[in-house]
Amino acid sequence: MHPLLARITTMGPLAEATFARFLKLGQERTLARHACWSQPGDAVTEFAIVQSGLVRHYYVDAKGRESVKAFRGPGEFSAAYAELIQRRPSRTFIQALLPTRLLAFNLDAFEALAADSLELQRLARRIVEQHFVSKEQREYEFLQLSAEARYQRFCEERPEHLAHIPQHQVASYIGITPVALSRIRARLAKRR
Amino acid sequence: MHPLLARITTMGPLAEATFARFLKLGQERTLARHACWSQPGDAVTEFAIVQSGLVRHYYVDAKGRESVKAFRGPGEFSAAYAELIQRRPSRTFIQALLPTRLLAFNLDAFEALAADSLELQRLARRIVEQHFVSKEQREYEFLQLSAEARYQRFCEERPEHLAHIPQHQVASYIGITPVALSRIRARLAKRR
DNA sequence: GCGCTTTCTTAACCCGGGTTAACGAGCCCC
DNA sequence: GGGGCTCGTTAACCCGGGTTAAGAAAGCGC
Repeated sequence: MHPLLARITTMGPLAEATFARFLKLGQERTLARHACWSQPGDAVTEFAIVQSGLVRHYYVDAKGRESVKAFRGPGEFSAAYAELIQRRPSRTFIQALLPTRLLAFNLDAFEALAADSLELQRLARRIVEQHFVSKEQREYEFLQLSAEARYQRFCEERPEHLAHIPQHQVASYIGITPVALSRIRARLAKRR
Repeated sequence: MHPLLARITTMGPLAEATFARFLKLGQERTLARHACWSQPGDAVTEFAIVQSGLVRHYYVDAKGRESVKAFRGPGEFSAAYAELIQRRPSRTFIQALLPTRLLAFNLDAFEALAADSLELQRLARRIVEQHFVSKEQREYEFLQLSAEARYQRFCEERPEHLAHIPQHQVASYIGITPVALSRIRARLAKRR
C-alpha cells in the first residue's frame, strides 16, 4: 500500500481507486531550508501534504513580531487552511525549517474531483474535523496550562522535531518570549 | 422560508426537501437558566442548534477553576464538538445562561441521513470548517493580542450577549481573572 | 577556515496580571 | 422584604513574564 494512503486512511476509509485519482492531482514542490511556500497577500489556492522535512506556519504582526501557529512534519497537512476555506488572501507564512518536499493539491481541482464523491467529501470532512480538534486542544492549553506546562506538553508532542526547531520559535508557539522560555528551561533543569 | 434554513444556507446551499428531512431529526430541548445540557463524563451523542436563549461551553479543571470556551446564541451550533467528533466522553459543561430552547440532533441519526447525501456531507463539512476558522481566530487573538485588546474585540463581537453574561465569565473566556478584567475596565473608563 | 549572523543565556528592571481580602451592591429565593 | 448569595470593585502584595542589553556559543555562507 502507498505510504500516503496508509496515513490518510488513519482518518477515514478511502478506496485505492479513489486514492489513485486523488494522488494524480498532487504536484511535487521542493523547498530549500528557510524558503517560504506561502506569504501574506498571496492568493491561497492549494493545500499540501508534507512528504519529508518540516515546515512552520506563522503570523507576523505590524511591528514585525512573529507568532508561530503550527509545525508540520511528514504525513501532516500544511496550508493556510483558514484562508483557503474562506477564499481570502493568505495572512500566514509557511516556511521550511528543513529541506522539504510537499505534495500540493489545487483546491478547485480537488473540489471538482470530490463534487460527486461521497467518499472524498467524507474524507475532507474528517480532515477538517481533525484540524478542529487540534485547535481546540490548543485553546485548552492556553486557557488552562501555565507557560511551563505548555512547554512540557510541546516537548512530549513533537520530540522528533525538537532538534530542528530553534528555541525562540517554540517560545512563540507556546505564546511567550524566547527569554522567558530560556528561564523556564533553566528552572526545569535545576529542578532536574 | 424556515428561519433555520435561512441561517443554515449562509454556510452553504441546501435544498428545501433535504432540509425538511434533516429538520425531522431535531428534538426540542428546553433548559432553565443555569441548567446544564452536557457535563463531563456524559456520553456525547448529540449536537444542537440554539433556537433561543444563550449557552456557554466551559471546562472545569481539577482545582475547580472554570475556563469558558465559547458562548452560543440563537442560530449557532452548540455541542461538545471535539468530543462528539472523537466519540469520547464529554470534558465540557454546556450551561444555559438564559432560559434556552435547543434543537438537538442525534449524531448517528444524522450520519445515517447523510450517508448517501452529498449535499449533507458538504454541509457538515462547511459547518466544521466554520468552527475551525473561529478557533483559529481565537488562537490568533491569544498569540497576538493583549488581554485588553481581547476584551475590546469580545465586546464588539458579542454586543447582544454582553448584558446576559456575568463579567467573570467574560474574563475566563479571554483568559484572565475577574479581578484583572475589572482593572482593565477601570483603565479603559478613565481613558474615556 | 574566517567572519558574520543567528541563537541562547543571564542579569536587571519593570509591568501586567494573579492572589487574597474586604466591602458594597444587586439579585434571588424563601 | 429580609438574609444570603453572587457579583463587581478596589487595594496591597507577589510573581511570572516582557524588555533591553550584553556576552558566549554555535551555525553558516562564502
